[in-house]
Amino acid sequence: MASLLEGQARPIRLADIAKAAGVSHGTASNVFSRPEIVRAEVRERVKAVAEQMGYAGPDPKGRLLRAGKVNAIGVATTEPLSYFFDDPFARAMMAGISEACDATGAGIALVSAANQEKLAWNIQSALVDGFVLFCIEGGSRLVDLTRERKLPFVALELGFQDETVSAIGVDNVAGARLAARHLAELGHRRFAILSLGFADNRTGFATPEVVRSAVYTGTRDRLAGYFEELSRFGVDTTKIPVYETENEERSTRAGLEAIFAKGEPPTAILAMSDRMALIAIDWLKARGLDVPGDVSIVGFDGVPDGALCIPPLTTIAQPITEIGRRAARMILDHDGAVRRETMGVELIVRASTGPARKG
Amino acid sequence: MASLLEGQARPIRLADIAKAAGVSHGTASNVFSRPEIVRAEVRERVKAVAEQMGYAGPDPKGRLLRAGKVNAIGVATTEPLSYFFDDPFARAMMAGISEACDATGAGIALVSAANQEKLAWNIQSALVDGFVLFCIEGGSRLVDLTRERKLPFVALELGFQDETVSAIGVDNVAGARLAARHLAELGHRRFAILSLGFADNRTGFATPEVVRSAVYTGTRDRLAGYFEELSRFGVDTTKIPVYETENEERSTRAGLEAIFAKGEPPTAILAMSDRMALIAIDWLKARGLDVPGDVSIVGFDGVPDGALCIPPLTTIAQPITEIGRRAARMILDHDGAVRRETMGVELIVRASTGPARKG
DNA sequence: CATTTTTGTTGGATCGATTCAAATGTCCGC
DNA sequence: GCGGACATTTGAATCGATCCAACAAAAATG
Repeated sequence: MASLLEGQARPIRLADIAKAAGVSHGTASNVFSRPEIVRAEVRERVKAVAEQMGYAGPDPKGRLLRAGKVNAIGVATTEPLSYFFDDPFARAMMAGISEACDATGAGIALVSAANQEKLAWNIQSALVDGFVLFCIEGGSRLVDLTRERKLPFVALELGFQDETVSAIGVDNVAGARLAARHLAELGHRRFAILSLGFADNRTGFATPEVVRSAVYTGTRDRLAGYFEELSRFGVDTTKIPVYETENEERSTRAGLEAIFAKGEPPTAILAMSDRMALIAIDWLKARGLDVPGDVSIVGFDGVPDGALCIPPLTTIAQPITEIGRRAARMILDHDGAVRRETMGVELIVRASTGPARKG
Repeated sequence: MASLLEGQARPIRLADIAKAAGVSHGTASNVFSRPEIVRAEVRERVKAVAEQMGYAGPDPKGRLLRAGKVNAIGVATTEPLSYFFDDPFARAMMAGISEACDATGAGIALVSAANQEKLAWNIQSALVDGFVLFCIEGGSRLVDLTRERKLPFVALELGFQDETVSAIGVDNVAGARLAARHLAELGHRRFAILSLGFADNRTGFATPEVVRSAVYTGTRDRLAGYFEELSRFGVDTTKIPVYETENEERSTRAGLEAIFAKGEPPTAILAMSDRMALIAIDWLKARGLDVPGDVSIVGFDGVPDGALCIPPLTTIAQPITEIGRRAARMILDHDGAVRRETMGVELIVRASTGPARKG
């Protein structure tokens, strides 16, 4: 019965309480937001009325409009929402973002720009003070979309030359060189590269033209780093197969098939992400190849899972969590300036790499 | 120069556009929200003016107040925000929630009630249409806090007798019996139980009084299930050590120390969560005990990680992702009714359990 | 007792949009 | 030339709060 009535009634507003308690709405507001400036007697009376009428407290919707600040940051990607909980890289990043938000009491809103439909709670309608953008793929679209909102935002992975957008990323060239040198010094001379995309939705072997016209400079830089370093060891980089994948299972496996179908199989694989590297280890083991006995492999990213697989993955570690922390802080302490930060990377040698087999 | 001016100027409102374009705000609003009812010529003019003035489009803050619906659900816990990305149980749950939200285009707002401070973007101020509550610990506080908001919410784990709150959980008694029977049938007769808390912030051996006055009925039900089933096999359940932990590393290890410090060590451990079970496996291995040779162990939850550890964990699996999916849908399709759903559980036998050693 | 200070309360303005009943205009047929 | 049907546009009301200048009453001061 009560529930039936409740269902019908429209929610109680602060103004209703004020009227019922015989005070102005100004005073009623103060009772909730600055109780100390209201006379105790009045305060208690208003509170009592509110309690009795079942008032839920000032509605954040109204408060928001006045205050202007949501006190939450949006984290956006072009992937489905589950990406944030599945992908180890995303998770490490989110750990850093969470930490910064916890510290300041800010909330986190997860936004997926995967769904193009009208109804979607997407970048245009998210109630946030700013965005952290996961620019793994389709990064430019994400940036363009976000720019429209005219809110502060920071791109993760500085995959754009565009110096007008704030970004945090790593030194991709240096990281790639580290990986390449490590393998070269172990004596490897026959390589294959599992590459991230150079532009939207491409997979397959990358020709020099594709590389030259790369949209994603992060990918281009890593490739450049690999090639530069290998050249110094006298490797003919034009002979190295570079297979572009979508950083997931299917296309990575297809890439491995293609690479090992060619004449001379590589003794070392450079993977541009740990995810691909882990898939590769799996694929190689299933094929009866020993890692690192037959094939050595170096990943890129330094996700926690890399330490747990068998064999543990040698990789180029980014300070993922620290990047997340900084990105969040950039939004939370936003001062209007454009900031571009480049973080260092580190070679972590584990057991997925070993000396090249003689002969 | 331009940026200096821009910095000073307050953001452009729809009303500014309307004035500049020489139309009413009503029409200006329609240009953005229902463009088809505006004459093409006017529409284009207004759009042009908006573009030229650098209007970011209708501000969601204003729109929200009018519309009433945020189109986002809040997911709350008493843990820090990083819990959502670290904990395997939470992640599996979030996968289901994500899926339901993706399907309807709703957003997800992560809310932590860990921080008691005023400034926190917490349950009281979250801009959401409803809440999904992770009632792992301190569940009652979370429910009480949320009730105040007078928004729809659903509790995960039906750890309350309170029939007035919507909840989704599993049949804890049945699950616990399954676990106990499995071990008993393998011939085990000496048990120890790693228990979740019976009330806030307790750890240590649980006395019958503690159990009797349990606040968390989920824990109580699991224990009841273990005891019921073991009694049927003639085990004296009063002799079984029940150690209460906080479902994390430190207290779980302390529990194991305490259990194995006692006279006769158990040959089988019943853990009320996979997390504890995994920690236990680790602890046992480090102590030189073989799992399942020396000690068998059954977990509870069925988190994905359980399949990957060594040895793979025998456990009582909940349909975690499905629970998440349903919980989210309960909020998204909320109709005012209170719903309480009990999902089935399943015994998954892997390699962490084996026959009891003779003698 | 008059004057200043302190303390508490008031009510209008504001935040930025959407909605809808009413007004306006246009076109058509008779 | 008039009435009706239809397409557009208008502008006031509304959503639910906070802020602040002005005011009133009580307390402190000379």
